Amino acid sequence: MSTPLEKARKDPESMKARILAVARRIFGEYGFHGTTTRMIAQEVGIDISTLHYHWGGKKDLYESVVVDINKDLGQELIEAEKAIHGLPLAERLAISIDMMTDYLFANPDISNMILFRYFGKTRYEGNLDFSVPEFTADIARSMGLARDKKNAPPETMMKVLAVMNSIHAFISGENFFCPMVKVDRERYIALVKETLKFIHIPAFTQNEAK
Amino acid sequence: MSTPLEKARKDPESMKARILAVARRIFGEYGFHGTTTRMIAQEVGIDISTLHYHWGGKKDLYESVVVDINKDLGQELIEAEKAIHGLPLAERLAISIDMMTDYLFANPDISNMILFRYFGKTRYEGNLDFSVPEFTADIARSMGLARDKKNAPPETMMKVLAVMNSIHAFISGENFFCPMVKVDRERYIALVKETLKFIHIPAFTQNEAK
DNA sequence: TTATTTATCCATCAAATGATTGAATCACAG
DNA sequence: CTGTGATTCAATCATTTGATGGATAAATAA
Repeated sequence: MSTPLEKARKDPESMKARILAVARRIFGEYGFHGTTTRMIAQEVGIDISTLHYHWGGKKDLYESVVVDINKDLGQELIEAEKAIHGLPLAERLAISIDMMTDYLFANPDISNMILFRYFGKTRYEGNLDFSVPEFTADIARSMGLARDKKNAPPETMMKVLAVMNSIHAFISGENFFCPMVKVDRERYIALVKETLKFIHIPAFTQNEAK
Repeated sequence: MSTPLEKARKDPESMKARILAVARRIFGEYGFHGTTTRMIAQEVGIDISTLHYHWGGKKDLYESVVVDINKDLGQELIEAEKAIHGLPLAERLAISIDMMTDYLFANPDISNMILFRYFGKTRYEGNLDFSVPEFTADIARSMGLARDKKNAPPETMMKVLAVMNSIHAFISGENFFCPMVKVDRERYIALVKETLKFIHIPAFTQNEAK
């Protein structure tokens, strides 16, 4: 038994997968209400009825995108956790920031979609959600800020959120910030990493010293 | 000569002003495409044609909201600058964070609208913009990070952006983060201030020491 | 009062948009 | 080849949504 989403993830050439990939990008750029099924279909190069044939309705497609992104992000967080295992906090932070920044710049849909969910409301009765709370607790534990994922105090959760948010903001805001600071994309990415480390590492390491 | 917006700002009881206030909130919550003129009209308790009578079209109203918010935010930044004038950097940061957090929690439309503009695209050819670049350069100078507003290097701009973004994110994400960390609104606001200071003050003060 | 401007609402339009139907096409097992 | 199911598309529908016109009422001027 495999859901439509699982099929699409296995065969990236399939029509299902092509639609899903475009939907991720467009939903991320324009949000749920700013995206029309026609925009997605046109980008894929198919008729809207074909889109409906594969994914049902707009909401179904949107929810599949959410699940898809949850899986990708969860997997990348596991990768990051492996890479930093056993290292001191400052290095854990630096490596995590580098990894997550590179990954999210390569997959900006993820940051886009998550920020839309944080900050905007949708006009339909959807109860599907991103796994951000679980991820956040996981990161807190992985960073050594909480004993276990059940037990992260609000202060710790907030600190982790601050780090994650600042990454997403720079990724998703590239189109706005890049011309604003007058640098090209490559330089911007380097600046993001540099700035994130400048901001976050002192906070956590200074407190560790105490 | 006074524009419709100026009239509305002078008399908050006027129909123009009531519509504008509701539009700020709803555009901030649902974004441009997620908001319908009917939603706004219904919230105000009037017919859509009355809304069009006062503000023209949806885009006109939206752009008036942007200008309105720019004015409010610009004025508050001037207030903040007065309050921190002459103090050492750590205090300037702490006071600014407290002031801006209180102000934006009282006016979440501002953070909402700005974040929508950062992270999302709109499907219409609008060239109106928020004054974020100017504000950012102003803050850089006011914080003593740049000699003058013309001369803020990219690194400095990025740092200021990081601070502003983290404030907006916690304001605008209240509905998401508050239940996530399982605290009530009052405690959440306190946590936001605490977290922002924890994150940002060490970064800037440590570097100052060098 | 009367006339004129301002403001509001009801009814309606035209375009956009999510969705469906049914015919045509394709893939491929038998 | 033939038939069967899967896939795609053109045409169309129903609803939503931005917008307008005209009637009505309220405020204001004369």
